[in-house]
Amino acid sequence: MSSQTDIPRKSIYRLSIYQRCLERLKENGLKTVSSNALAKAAGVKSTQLRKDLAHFGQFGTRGLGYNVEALVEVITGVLGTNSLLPVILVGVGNLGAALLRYKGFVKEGFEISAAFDADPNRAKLVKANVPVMEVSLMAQFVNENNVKIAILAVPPETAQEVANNLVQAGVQAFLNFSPTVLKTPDNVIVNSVDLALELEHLSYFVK
Amino acid sequence: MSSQTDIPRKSIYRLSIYQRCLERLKENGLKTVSSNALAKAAGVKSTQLRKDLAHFGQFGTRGLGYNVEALVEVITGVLGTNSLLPVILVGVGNLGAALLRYKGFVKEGFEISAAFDADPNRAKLVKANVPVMEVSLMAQFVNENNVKIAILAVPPETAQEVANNLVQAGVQAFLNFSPTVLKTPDNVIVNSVDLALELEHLSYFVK
DNA sequence: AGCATTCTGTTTTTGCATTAACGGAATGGT
DNA sequence: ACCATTCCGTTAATGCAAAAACAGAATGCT
Repeated sequence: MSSQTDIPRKSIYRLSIYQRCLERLKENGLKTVSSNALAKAAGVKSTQLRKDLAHFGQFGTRGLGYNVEALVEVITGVLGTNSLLPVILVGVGNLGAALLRYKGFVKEGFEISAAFDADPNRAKLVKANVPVMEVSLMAQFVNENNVKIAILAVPPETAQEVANNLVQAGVQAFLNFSPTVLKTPDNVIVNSVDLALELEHLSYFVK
Repeated sequence: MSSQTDIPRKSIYRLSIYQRCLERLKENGLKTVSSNALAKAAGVKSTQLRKDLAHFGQFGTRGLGYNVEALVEVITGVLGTNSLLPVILVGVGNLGAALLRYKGFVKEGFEISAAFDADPNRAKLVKANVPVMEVSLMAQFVNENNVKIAILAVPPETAQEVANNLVQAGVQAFLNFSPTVLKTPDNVIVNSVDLALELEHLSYFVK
């Protein structure tokens, strides 16, 4: 019955992409869009788009297409009121510091509510409009602010340990930039982005 | 016949992960490793690991496992001499600038040989041990240095145009950080990393 | 030497996501 | 009013990756 678990993770993923495309269409004044056109913009086949949406109900009208604004709201509803969720960042090295300043998060409705680092000096060094605290204060902050999502940008050696602490404190989802395979309980979701790996991957395909 | 194209892209992906794990085992002085142990470290099933390797030959000895050092060399060979390939970065905004300074690339044997930005002022502003040039010089640089891989960190509005120019100049692979769906010829490979999307994706799963 | 154990490489099976095919609903033109 | 066209939602078929099952090779122990 469309429980959170029996919908393919990839479909959820594409939902975000569709939303992006819809926002852009909306800016351009489009009122309706066909599955074909939207799919093309999102880089997928139209059948896949329709199937993805079918998991949640039926929103289009045959012969016409989808109402752009209505579909945006549907998808927003499905993905959740993400902009209200507090997110923390752990590890303010050169990558972490960059993520703190990254405008892309804010643009998509996210905001990092606090950052942590093991090195107290670094905490002071980084100038950002977000409090950067010592890592020992992390668990308490997670508890008090009901933080469920954490961005991990710590060195690989300490990543697992930090993750363990966060899980224990109540974090349920990670965006992990540390080049490590995180071991977490099944109810915790990990999304890993390994920059060097992505680059290495490419080199196989160039001739 | 193990042509470059008929091996699953995901297998190639995992190869890089295996390599990481092997390097770590090597540092710890391990000489041999079983498919079970290595798979566990990489976060996959042992059958999958063996199947991945099977695409390229047979490297283990039954009853014993794999020779760590030998397997590292095999994988390095398969993935190619990536460290020698020149990589450029286009777009030196706050994310691009961070990638320029990111130690993780160097650590894995990559080195960005040049960076480009449309804004000449920004080119001067960023201090890095890499030349930051005006974007008009890009095509020539790509040609002269036989650049095949480009990291894209430009605003989404200009991403497609920049990509087109790069493809025409001879780039065959992209690591794309712009939140856009890039349209490229089939022989060009695109690896997209959409940071905001990854974060948004997580919010669906937290309750 | 023989047997049990470990562990790889391959085959077979399973499961799932993508693609294709189809039927029906809405629209617009004649 | 009818027909052709557009286009959604669903069901059926395809394709492929992951998992399981199995057979054979190497090792170590008794």
